[in-house]
Amino acid sequence: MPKVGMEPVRRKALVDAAMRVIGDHGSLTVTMSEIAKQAGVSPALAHHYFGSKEQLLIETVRVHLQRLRDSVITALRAAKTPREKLSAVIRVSFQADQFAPETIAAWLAFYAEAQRSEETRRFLVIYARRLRSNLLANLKALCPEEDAERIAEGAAAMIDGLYIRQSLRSAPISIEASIALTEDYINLLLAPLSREAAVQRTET
Amino acid sequence: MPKVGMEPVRRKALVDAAMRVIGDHGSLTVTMSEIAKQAGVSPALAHHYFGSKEQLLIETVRVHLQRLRDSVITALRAAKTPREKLSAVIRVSFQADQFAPETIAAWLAFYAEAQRSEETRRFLVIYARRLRSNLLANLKALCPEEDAERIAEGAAAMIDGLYIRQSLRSAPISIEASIALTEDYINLLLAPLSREAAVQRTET
DNA sequence: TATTTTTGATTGACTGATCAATCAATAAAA
DNA sequence: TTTTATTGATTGATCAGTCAATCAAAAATA
Repeated sequence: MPKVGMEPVRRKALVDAAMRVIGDHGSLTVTMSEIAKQAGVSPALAHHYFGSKEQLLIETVRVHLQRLRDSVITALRAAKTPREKLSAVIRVSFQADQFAPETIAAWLAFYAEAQRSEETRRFLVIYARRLRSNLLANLKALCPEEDAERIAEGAAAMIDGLYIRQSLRSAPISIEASIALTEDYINLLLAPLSREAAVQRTET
Repeated sequence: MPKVGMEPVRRKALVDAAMRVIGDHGSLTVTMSEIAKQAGVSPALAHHYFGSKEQLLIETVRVHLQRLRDSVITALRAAKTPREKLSAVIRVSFQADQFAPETIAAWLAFYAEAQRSEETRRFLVIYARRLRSNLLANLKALCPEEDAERIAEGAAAMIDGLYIRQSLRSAPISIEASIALTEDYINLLLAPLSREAAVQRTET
């Protein structure tokens, strides 16, 4: 049924199919055939639009990272205060769709791929920086910059760690518990620093 | 040079070679040829001793997890108090050899593999449980059990998270900084819960 | 001790399967 | 007619896994 303007439709279908197949399979060692089948087209068409398997996979990372970014932006807009914005960033990280086993499996596979593909690595580095900087920007409004950096580093690590540990599916932690742990961390580290009481502390 | 008793020698050489090749390659999509070459034997011999590539990889995970376990046990023995034991567990997690880029890349690859191989997953689950329980046992001596569980969960996540983030090699964190972040986390959560911890609040 | 037999170690050459990538051909819009 | 979408068939490369053959040490035997 060749109709003009199929390209964007097919590209999206293939990228979505790739994510699903990778998530199910839990690995990037998926075939173009599987992806194409899942997208309801022939393997040859996948090559036609993406040129190579690698390009399709890179595009898949790119698109999904972009979507995650959009979620964060939306959530940040809805939050008013810096403290609310911090919570928003955390909440999005543990969003139901992000926390689904197949999604986690897929991201894990991409992390592994990043060791080999410079382009995949670049995208993931951007994600890691963004997470850290979203936390940092709002923490800076609540405590001295020096402390903000430490806390952002720790919180980002905790978020990624909870995520990774989830991938093993042993003693899975609920979304709420994951959010609570991260919030607790920030609250406790912030508590002694946020007040003006800290202000009178000059550098040691 | 056929001499009797080569089997254990070859097995060890192949397992070590596998870890090295996987670490360099940053992925489990390595060939038996590469591994065998690295070990200085023919691919056929690798098959002779391990039966299949999958078995060799599983054995590789097992052996390296065992080594990590031995390090932890040794470190725990050397530590006296529960608080010292906590520090020991953290220290071993970030040991230089564990924190080397190739080692991290290899573990990441195994995590991804665990999504597909039930046996690999089992080993990693054991590791995750052990980390958590080593932390938990010693935390229990320092605070109420309920809190101990929360803190153990958070600390384990932070350790794994720092580890994973290291794999992207963007803004790498030093071993000392990683240890400090984790120690800080535990100290701060412990502070309001234990008299002893409050006493030994010495540094920031 | 000298000779033969057995056994473990090792490999080169091969096979079968899998898969990414290509391409020529077809069908339907424009 | 030209362009775009689409596929079946095919190719070439890569690899895991197999196997029969070799070689040398060890054990058994004379």
